[in-house]
Amino acid sequence: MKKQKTTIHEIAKALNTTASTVSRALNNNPRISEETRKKVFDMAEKLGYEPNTMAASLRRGHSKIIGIVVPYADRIFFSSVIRGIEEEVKKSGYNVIICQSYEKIENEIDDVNALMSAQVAGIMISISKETTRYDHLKKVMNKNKPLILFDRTTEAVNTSSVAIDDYQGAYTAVTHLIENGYKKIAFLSGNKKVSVFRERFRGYSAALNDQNFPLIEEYIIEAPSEVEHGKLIIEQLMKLPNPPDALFSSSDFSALGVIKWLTQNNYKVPEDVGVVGFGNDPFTQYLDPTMTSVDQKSKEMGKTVAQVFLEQIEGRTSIHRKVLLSPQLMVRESSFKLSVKKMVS
Amino acid sequence: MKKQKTTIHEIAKALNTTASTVSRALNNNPRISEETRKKVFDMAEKLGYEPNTMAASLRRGHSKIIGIVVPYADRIFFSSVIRGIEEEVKKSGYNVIICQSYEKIENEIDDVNALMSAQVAGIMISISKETTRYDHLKKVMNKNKPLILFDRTTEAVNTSSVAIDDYQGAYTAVTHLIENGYKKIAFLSGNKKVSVFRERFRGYSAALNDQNFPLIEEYIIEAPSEVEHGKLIIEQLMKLPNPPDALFSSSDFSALGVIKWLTQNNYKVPEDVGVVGFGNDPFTQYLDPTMTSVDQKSKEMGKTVAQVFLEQIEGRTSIHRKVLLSPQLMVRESSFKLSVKKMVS
DNA sequence: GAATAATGCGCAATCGTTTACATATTTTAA
DNA sequence: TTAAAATATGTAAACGATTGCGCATTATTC
Repeated sequence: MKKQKTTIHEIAKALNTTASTVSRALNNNPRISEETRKKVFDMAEKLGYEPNTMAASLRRGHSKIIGIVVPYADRIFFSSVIRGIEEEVKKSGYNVIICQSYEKIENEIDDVNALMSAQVAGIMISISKETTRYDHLKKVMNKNKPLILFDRTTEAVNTSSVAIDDYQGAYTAVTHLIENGYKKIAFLSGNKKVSVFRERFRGYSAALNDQNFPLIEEYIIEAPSEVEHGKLIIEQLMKLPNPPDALFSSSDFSALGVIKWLTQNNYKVPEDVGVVGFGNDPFTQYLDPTMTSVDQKSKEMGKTVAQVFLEQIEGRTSIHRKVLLSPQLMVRESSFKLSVKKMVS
Repeated sequence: MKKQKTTIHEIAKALNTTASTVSRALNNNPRISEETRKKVFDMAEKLGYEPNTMAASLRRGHSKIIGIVVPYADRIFFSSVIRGIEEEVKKSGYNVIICQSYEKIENEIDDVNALMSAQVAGIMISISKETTRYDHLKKVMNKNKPLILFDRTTEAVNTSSVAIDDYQGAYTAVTHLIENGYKKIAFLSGNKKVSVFRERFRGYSAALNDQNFPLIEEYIIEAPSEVEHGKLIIEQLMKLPNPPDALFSSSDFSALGVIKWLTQNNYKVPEDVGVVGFGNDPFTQYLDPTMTSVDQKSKEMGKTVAQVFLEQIEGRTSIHRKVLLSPQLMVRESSFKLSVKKMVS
């Protein structure tokens, strides 16, 4: 069992030719005869040759590795996007390297720098909540590497992006509530510094407006996307002199808190209060009542991000694309005021 | 705005010295004077120098990138382990590249090869269900790269591994059911070709045995870890002349199916049938009743995998470690026969 | 004050590929 | 038949860092 790693030079020597020929043969360069190509492949096989992609990348100036930066890799939405990306780019021989910003801009900057140092072919990023400076992203573009923003995008840097139409998602959700007979719809928003939450708020407002419903100040609350906060908020809302009869949350987790609090306090969901979440986290379909939620098309988003990247890198085009995916309202039990009581799931 | 990328040579030229000095200064080599070091750093900063880690890696023979192979990156358990790994190795300047096998051995082999070609510093893998040949893994070891198996391990390749004590997890779960007064405990197993499921079965058997409970053949069923299969299985079990009064599932998803079917068919959980799952998926705590489940310590596992790797790579030791983490039974409502009815979550 | 050690830095080879350019051979065209 | 074109391969210089070795210069020791 040899420890000696075999390079194209060994192959060349064994075949009494040169490294350049071997390299060309291996890369299916048309200027190599079918005969030598075969010989090279056979010998490579025989010697257990394994290419050193780093050497190749160094020479070429770019690797076949893509950098992905997300706030947290274990959040189902992000891990699902990552899966989508990996699945798609793998077909073209790319690998993905994952970095987590933990919602901190310093980490994000470090990550981007590390990725650039690693000579990645491009970077796909969902920016942190803290990100308000963009030099690190602009630097990527200045080096002519594809930079693709997804989900958490920004107008501050002029590049390709893929996101769902958060506005439309919210609009549809709220309209759905109205169509189901709810009249007083509260809105639980995430941090409005983040683009997606701003958009969801716009959608909420527009839907109410289009149906001639008033926008009630007290019904609009901003809070972290967590179960506990959902509970606190709904408690607060139900104490109002004129409490809402439905709530649209821009997060599944706070919506879950809302439902929990309501059922624990003898309100019926969806009869007394209708609830719609956002994210379509898997748990929504396991609840009782099952929760209506806006699906974010995470895997499709990953796939699209990958495609935009490939288009850019292979077509060597520098036109930027702004893709907006259509979210899908997953209607379940929590929003059926007029419900034909619980169909079997 | 220069397009020209700056290398250590430019820095050297600007400082009227050589690349070797710059390199050493940048790497904090002790044989460089404090004075030059400072000058180099300043100039590097001024010229906007960014190291090319690939060139360094090529020269050194290994990169600061770690390869991770998992069946699916968007399964909460795996994404959580990945997060743990990334979080830990980042401190030592490593990055992680993620590959998915989709439970196919061909993909796994391709992934491992790609990672080796990319000159990763080591590989961490949770093998696919199909994996019964191990040449690709042995090759990694033959090249003296750290190979660490996690969760889905195998005895067939002699290397470090990190897993939870599935045996103990199951043992604890079943004992817990017995202590809570359940007498007839069924077991829903995942694919027994996979090591973790075999271990969980061993734990189940041992617990019964130690409490002098008989092992009833009909109570032991193997099925895919999916909600639907849980439903099918429990239906089948409850039709038995002597149906079980509790079920321990080696998967949260099938356990969920079990609970769903039971409540839909007017059985009470936990009064009529107690249920314990495995995995402690986040959804378990959102259910009604909340589900008792064995926590797999995913993030801790990631952290440990990372530590074993670092120890191996930095200590340059080749002694292998087999770490078994202790799982933790998360006791919730679904297993309290004698339940002090539903405490507030 | 001579011998030895420590310090600071330069030279040049090297990691394993790719690729512009040159060369040799064969094919095609006129 | 011969110049031009096409094909197949070789030569050697990159890519951007690291590092063993060697040579000054300065510091230490006795």
